Amino acid sequence: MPEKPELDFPRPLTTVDVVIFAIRSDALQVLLVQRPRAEGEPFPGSWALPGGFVDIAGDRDLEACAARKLKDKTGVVSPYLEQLGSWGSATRDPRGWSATHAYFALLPEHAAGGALAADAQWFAVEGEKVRPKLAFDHAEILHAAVQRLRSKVEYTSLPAYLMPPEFTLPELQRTYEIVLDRALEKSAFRTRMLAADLIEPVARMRKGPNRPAQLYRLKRAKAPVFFARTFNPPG
Amino acid sequence: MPEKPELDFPRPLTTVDVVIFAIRSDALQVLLVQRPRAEGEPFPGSWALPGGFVDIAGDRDLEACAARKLKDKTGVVSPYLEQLGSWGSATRDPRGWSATHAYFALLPEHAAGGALAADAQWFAVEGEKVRPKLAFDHAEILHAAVQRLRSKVEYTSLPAYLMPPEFTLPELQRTYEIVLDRALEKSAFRTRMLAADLIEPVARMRKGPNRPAQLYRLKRAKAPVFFARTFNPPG
DNA sequence: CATACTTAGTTGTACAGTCCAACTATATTA
DNA sequence: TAATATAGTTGGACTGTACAACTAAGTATG
Repeated sequence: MPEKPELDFPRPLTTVDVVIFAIRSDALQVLLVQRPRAEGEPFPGSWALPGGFVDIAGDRDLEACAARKLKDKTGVVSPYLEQLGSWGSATRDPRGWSATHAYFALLPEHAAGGALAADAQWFAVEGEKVRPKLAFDHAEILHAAVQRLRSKVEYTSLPAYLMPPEFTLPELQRTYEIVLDRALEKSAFRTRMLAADLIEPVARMRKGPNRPAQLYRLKRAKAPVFFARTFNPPG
Repeated sequence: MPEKPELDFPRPLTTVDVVIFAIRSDALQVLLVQRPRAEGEPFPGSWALPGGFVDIAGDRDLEACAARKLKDKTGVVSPYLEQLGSWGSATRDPRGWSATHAYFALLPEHAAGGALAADAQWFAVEGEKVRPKLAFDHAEILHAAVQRLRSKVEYTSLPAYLMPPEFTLPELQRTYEIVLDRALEKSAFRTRMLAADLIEPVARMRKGPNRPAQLYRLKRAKAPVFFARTFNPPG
């Protein structure tokens, strides 16, 4: 019973990892970084989630640490960032008992192409996995992140944070469909999206191979909107 | 950029805290412990969430650590236990940069009366707070736990884990109402509960000041069931 | 012992939102 | 000018909730 803590109580290694999602090339993608090959590094050369040790001198708190790591790898300053959970055990890092605080971030496509770090690269999410074998327990964390994303997409407006500043309703629906990997009903989608009061029409229209499409933008900044019902699969 | 970690990288203090809920005396209550008054202890005598340092020698992982702390304070071995999130910053603990992994647990009333630790005591949750001023940032963690509980109750079967092994539908509804702090519609509640396929009738009936009430029990072990819709407030 | 009361559980109607398919409208392309 | 593709609308079928009225059965009261 460590109810009499000492400051010398052995401390786990503490890291923060960020699962960064974006829609690129009509697919859900996640940003991975390649582990350094320096001596003493675990999983040299493996792909891993962006992250690393908490800097107790520089990081004010966990979220600031996650935002810093995100900015280091992508240049993006303030996307949607949500805490995912934490993973800690004696065995997940060969260097000893370690705990990571995992976050997940959503980037709009236009922001995802920017100032990528040299060791970073986008990978398509296939099912709930990614092609390369990931370092540490990062496959498990990614799995949880995809599940959380998919589950929240069912009843919130989260995918709106994957969109550019202005977008059409069909574009938004396509984003939902990519994340859910499932077709959605056009008119029900429209009704619910407008009822959710999250997006508002802007004056301009987008011209395409069809009639002019109304452009929308996000109304609020950060709060995902909850729907009354989940999306039921058509058919 | 701590991409070249050293094992000597300064580590935050790492703790696990557990928000333990139960329905007692027809109210939502939470278990708190009184901080020791020993020298060097922060917040001496204050009430706090049960928790403490991770024992990297004894704890296999974070959840095992949370379960251990829960058992220490309540004697209960395997109730519903879910990760809530983590809180870490330079300022939340006067001893230095610290991060806590917070869990929340649901105890059935009959288990909540058991082998309480000497320093532990139940407090009613009023609104999203508790009467005494809590140590550290535990008021914020409690707030998050109550919100998570209330929000999940809207669309899952979580409150079933606050029930004794066998219970009637009206008793289950009362538990929902206590957690939500709102009256629910009898027939809609019944329909949804039965449709959720989470509980099953047992042969026996409970006699009361009314007609015999059908007893039910949980069907599955740990998975909360999601409802298609939230409970809409009557009126 | 009869009656009133209380609560468990059912029934039926109104209503809201989704599913689905068919329809209209308009820009692009041939 | 006509065919085509996509944006967006409309209306009927269906599902599940809200709400209130109802039935049933045990308890309390005189």
